[in-house]
Amino acid sequence: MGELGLKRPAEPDMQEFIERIRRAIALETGLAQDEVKVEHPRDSSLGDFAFPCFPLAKKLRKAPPAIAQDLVAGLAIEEVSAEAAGPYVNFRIDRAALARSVLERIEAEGARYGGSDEGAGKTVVIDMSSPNIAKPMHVGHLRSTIIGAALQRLHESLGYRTVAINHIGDWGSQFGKLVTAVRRWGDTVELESEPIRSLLALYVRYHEEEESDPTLAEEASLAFQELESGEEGEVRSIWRHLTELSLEEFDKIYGRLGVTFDYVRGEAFYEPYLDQTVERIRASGITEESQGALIVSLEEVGDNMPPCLLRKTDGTTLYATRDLAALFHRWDEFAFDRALYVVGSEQRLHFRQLKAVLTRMGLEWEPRIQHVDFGMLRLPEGKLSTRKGQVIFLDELLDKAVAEARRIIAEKNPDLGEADEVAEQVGVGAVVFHDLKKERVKDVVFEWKEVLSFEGETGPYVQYSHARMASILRKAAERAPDPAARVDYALLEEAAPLLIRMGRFPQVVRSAAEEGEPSTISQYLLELCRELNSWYVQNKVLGEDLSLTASRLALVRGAKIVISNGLRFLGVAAPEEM
RNA sequence: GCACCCGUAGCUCAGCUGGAUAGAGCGCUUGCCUCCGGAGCAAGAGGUCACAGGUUCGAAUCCUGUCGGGUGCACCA
Repeated sequence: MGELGLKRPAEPDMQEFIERIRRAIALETGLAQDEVKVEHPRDSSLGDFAFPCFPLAKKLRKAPPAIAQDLVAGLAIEEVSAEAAGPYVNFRIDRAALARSVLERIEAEGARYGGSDEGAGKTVVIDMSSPNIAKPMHVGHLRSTIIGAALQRLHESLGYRTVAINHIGDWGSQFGKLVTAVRRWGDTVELESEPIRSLLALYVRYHEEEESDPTLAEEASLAFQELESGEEGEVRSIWRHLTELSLEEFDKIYGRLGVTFDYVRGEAFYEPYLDQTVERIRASGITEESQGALIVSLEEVGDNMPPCLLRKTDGTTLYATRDLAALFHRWDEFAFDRALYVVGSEQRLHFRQLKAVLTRMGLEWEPRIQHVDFGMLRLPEGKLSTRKGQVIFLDELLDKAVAEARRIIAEKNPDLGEADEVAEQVGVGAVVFHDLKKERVKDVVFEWKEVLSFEGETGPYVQYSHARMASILRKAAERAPDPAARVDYALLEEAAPLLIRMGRFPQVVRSAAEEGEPSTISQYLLELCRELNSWYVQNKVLGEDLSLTASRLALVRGAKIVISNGLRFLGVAAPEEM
């Protein structure tokens, strides 16, 4: 501890209060300390933490309410009071001690609050975003990108070394088609100024004309063969150019979303490793020939799991082969402690198969691989389909959200400086928060009305709560400083539920990273802001009583830090004004 | 056909991994700006937690089955 600059204040943090309670209960009941489950009461007015006595009833042959009574009589915990309430023992941290421990820790850690050093020395590799070259990024690509980026930031804050890899789709027979289309009609479109839209138009045209012109398919097939041969000819140079054009376009969106990668490695990158990958698996003795193809049978690993194909009848490799090559390459290079694949849940079977292959190979690091899957996004009229024109392009979505934010600023806060910059933060924030709000696995139907809503459980609501706190702090700074103003933590009694929630933040961060579930953070922020806003309307911060003002300002500063840290994890900006 | 995921208020979702009276937002009804930002706050109406069994002192949560929706299943990625 402390080696990474994360100094803990001398005060106990909230976890320490919980440990004190559990230790005392363990001592009194004879339970092992990790058997003692402390939870939050239904109603925060009952207490801060609760211990249900039911499990002890059988062992002690006593009714739970009686156990609770006896337990309370025997407990003496520093700065924590206990009270029996029916079958529960409710615990209340001393108000001043609670406020001091939570606020001083937040103050001390600042932007690092929520993090820890538990991941120090460990590496997590995150496979994320992975758009296809020559196709526009649409709303469907958003989820992998921002879930991955959130997990990247969460793990970083926990001290992990993170390696974010954008596994772009830059290989496959469709590139033969694309090169052919560019050669034939490339000069008819605005390839340089509107590269991706143009490529999409070429792709569509190719498919239309292929039906009446069989020479196209032939040319495309030859082009892909040339590409695969590694020959540095015209085909490869066109392919390379297309890749560069696409990446430039993608970078614009990544920039707006605040997403960065450590490596951009397409499938092409792993091409040279395919043969050795197949050899590596074959050497472990689990491959077999079946119907002319090279496969790994997986029936015994999972119920009825279909086999994994490594080589087709014609000797060429498949998607699974390339993914295995990428996996081995990453293992060899990073020796990761975790490898997260942020990929849609339609690929569940694929990843179960990859893991099953590793299991059959007897590789003990198989459990480190986790498919962070997410539900499918569809439009009200059905599935996304680029070819059918049923798509919403990501840049258009962001533009529309920003325009809406700009409109609302003009309406509600016309004097705001930097309005365009703030509109970008609020608009993009609304889109990102909306997508990270729900549990990953749930499918989402894209509704403009909901994405462009800035009220209720939305990103702008959280940003607004933050901006209000910032506003109070600005006003406070304008006042003449008074040396007599002393923080008195005992004056924050009514804010106890809020403080408990703020103190829980580090656990929320850890759980979000562990589960690969950014929505944990979003939900936490919504609850925190609801509680904070409720407190805010009832308790005036800047008042006559100097000590009260100073104490409440400390709370406001702490709340602002927590919100801002939480939003940062999600990739949502926290403007000071909006 | 087989496998995996999902089913909670009219709609969109939480529910801290088995605990106290199942909570929010949107929409609807009603209040609150001489007061730190009304993108807000407070209140009301709205529930057979898909259904049926089971385990348990206790089930929205775990198990089995049924129904409904989604996704995937040998030479695409």
